[in-house]
Amino acid sequence: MPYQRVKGTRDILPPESAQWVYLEQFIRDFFRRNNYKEIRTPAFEFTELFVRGIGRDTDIVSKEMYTFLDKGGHSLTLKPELTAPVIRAYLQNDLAQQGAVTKLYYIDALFRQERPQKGRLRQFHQFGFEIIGSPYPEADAEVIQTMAALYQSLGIQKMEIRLNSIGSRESRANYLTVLRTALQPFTAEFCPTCQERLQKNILRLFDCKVATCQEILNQQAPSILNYLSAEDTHHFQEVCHLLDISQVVYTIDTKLVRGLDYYTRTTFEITSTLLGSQDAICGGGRYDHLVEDLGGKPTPAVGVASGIERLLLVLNQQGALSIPQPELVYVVTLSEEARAIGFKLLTFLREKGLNAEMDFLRRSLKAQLREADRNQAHWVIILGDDELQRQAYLLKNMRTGEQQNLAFDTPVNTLAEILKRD
RNA sequence: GUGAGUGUAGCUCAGUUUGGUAGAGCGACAGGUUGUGGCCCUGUUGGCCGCGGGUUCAAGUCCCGUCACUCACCCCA
Repeated sequence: MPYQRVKGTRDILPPESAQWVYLEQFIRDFFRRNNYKEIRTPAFEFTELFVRGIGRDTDIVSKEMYTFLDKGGHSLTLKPELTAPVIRAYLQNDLAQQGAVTKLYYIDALFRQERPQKGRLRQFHQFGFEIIGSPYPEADAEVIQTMAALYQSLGIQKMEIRLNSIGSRESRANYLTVLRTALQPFTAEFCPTCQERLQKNILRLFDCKVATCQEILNQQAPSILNYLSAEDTHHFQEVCHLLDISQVVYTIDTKLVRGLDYYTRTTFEITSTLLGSQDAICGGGRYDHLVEDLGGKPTPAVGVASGIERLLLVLNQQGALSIPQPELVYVVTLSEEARAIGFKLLTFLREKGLNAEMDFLRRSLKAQLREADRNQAHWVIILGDDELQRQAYLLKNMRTGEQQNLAFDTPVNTLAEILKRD
């Protein structure tokens, strides 16, 4: 094997590639109907954008980025996340001028140097969308409701929406102090990783899967919802209310804390039991300071990103992806003269919008019919010596086995009509 | 970065315990039918047994190393 794929990358081959095309088209149609516009940003950005945007101490920035120096000595990074580049583009192109609220969606490839596992790759793909400019709960609720609606219309069956508020930066700082104090006495009882998290990033404790750690948290950790400011609480209640009246089913999970520094107030994710250990198909939330952190005017925003590989895993688990193929007409030719006539016929049929194919290996009739069958051809047009004699195509319906003759001088329109009938 | 599991035909996998001529199913190709697909029957094709070293008369099998893949941890979509 002379060359191999880089670890954590994948070739997307037929027939799987058809699923990708289907899903991408589905997403674009969906957003067109929901008045979001597509944005495409470059594959790489200046490293500093991610350091500022995502946070120096996050795992993404501290150990997962593909960073390199270009020939000018600039540090560049393959994008590991899409919100920061979108906000960069929003600021650089002054999209705020075009309206009070900006609604954008994207479908893109991302890169993170992690150990691959089920539902996690080094090059992976997300689609997502952002509402930039609104501080109000309607925006939060729309993001959640819209993503849920998209999944639903895609046919995702079992999903769980988990919702939380991590408050404003002030509320959160306050809560962290309380949390640290509350858990201090139990330091020794936590698992080794949690003891580390206790020091470095105490919110991450909530992610721990060890039963004893969860036990302590359940009994000792105060809920963040009790430490939100009045405004935070009101905002969260409004979001919940809007979801309730639009009949979006969710559960409040006070342990849901997201890993990127920029989140404020609303955080949520949607999980599926059909995935492995990495069970989130999307995650998002509000980020009211990112725009100003990246040098813009204070601008509230909220958004979400969904993993395309994970979505496809779920859809395939459900067996929900049946992608209709256009009917195929297979032209069988059995001599040099027939091949020329058949080739010309192909181009006519294609001009009439038919999916037409012929054999390029000059094989036997039997082999060509087998190939037509493998391709699930509806019709076969046979062109051999007999047909040249008679000056007529032999049309065979592969579903019924019925055959009929059709004179060469039959108008192509008439021929196309017959082939388009069931 | 850590741990566990797995690498044998295009694909799915036996064979490894106890060293002795590399197998099956599916697929592909062909014949049965000199112009008729699918079903059936027959045949053919197809392997540096991941790679390197060691032990041995002899290694797919035992030992050491290495690489890759998978799942999990960390964290995230």
